[in-house]
Amino acid sequence: MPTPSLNSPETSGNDFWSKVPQPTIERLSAYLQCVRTLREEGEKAASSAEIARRTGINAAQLRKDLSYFGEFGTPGLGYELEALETQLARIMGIDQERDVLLVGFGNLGRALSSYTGFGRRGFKIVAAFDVDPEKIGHKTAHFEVFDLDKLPEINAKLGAQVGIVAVPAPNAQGAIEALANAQVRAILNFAPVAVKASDGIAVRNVDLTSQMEILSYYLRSH
Amino acid sequence: MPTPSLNSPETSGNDFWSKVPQPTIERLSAYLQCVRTLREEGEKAASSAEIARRTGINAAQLRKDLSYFGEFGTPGLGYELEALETQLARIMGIDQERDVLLVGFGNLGRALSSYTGFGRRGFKIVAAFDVDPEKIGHKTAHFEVFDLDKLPEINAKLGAQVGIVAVPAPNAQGAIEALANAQVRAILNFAPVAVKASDGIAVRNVDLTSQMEILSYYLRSH
DNA sequence: GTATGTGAATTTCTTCACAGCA
DNA sequence: TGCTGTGAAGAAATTCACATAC
Repeated sequence: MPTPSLNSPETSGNDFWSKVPQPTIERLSAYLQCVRTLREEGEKAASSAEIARRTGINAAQLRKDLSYFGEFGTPGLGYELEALETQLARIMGIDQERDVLLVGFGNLGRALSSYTGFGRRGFKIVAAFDVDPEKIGHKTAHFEVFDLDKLPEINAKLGAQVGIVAVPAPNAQGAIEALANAQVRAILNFAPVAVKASDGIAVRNVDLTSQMEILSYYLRSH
Repeated sequence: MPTPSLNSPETSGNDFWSKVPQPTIERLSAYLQCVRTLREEGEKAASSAEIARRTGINAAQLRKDLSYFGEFGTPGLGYELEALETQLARIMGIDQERDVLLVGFGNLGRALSSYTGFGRRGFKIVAAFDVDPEKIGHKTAHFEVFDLDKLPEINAKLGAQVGIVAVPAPNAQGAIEALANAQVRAILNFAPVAVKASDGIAVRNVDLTSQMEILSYYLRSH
């Protein structure tokens, strides 16, 4: 029985990494961010307590999270930040550039494509796809908008492994399947629907409306 | 000791709702989405098994989640969808319109302001704020962009309780504090930093880069 | 003295399994 | 019969607390 939790990509198969709790993985990114900030402030090292204070995550939790991947600290001293950043980047797999396909070039798609944060972290949109003839053929500084039908053909050359889905809800399942067929293995889905992806494809849902609804719950509940 | 988890707003105080697990709240929104879709397809009722199948969430989980709030089903029949939708909307507090303040009118802020999904769910952006004189004074169909300094003054009239932060990372903490001082009690933060908010203010972080990094982890790990 | 890494204890969340109702 | 609602069991994640290392 599948039953993936809301944002838990099915990492099918039992590999070395599969002992790592899902929440740990989501926190690693927060640690990395914190370490980068500390380094920008000129710090050379920090204790788990310091990182804990800054991220709002328990210090023991941080140490345990890191312990799934190795021993990166020095007792009595803490963590050497440059080394820790390198290790975290390696663990997260962001020690390399990743090409990204964008499906959907409406408001949200365009906004995402001009969002500089992705590029700064090594995620580069190399092609966009849409079904609207008005949009097809449009060129930005870094990529062109193609007909969605051309996706498999074009990615056969590009070989991108990451996709972003920014299409209306009814088209999302189709977009996911198109990406899956084109060998994309990780997808960030902005469409507000539950989508099904075959095993071995990681999908993360970023449903902005849902986030608002969750906030709304907290407004109501106290 | 505070230690809020990554996206767990501190609902300070012990109230009736505080027995509800955090993950339950995040799933309610998914159920609601599913129920809406089923109704659009003309269904009148559905079993927990059917909703489970569609959302990818375990059926027992769904029943238990709902049970925190009451008994909404009929043994032998399932859930009457219209009633369930009403109840879920009430539970989530989206049975009313919510005014929203947008802080940051750069690329992301503009994209969010033209995102129709919020409006469709009853979240209405009523004012935007920025520090850039180029942007201040700009008017859209539904709101105007004001100087960030004017936020408290303007919200004294508007009385919005929800805010969206779409500013660069270094400005995020300031934006959160400005909102908090203006009586905003729930904030959706898009800036990629750990921000601190006082007790009683719910903050949800939507860090797009972090989402990509998490996907990247899955690419690497199998 | 200080701070890590980790087994054990605890807490939280999920799933099972079934009594009870339509 | 079919499906809900829920106590109890089980699994997972978090936190404690301390032996160990610098």
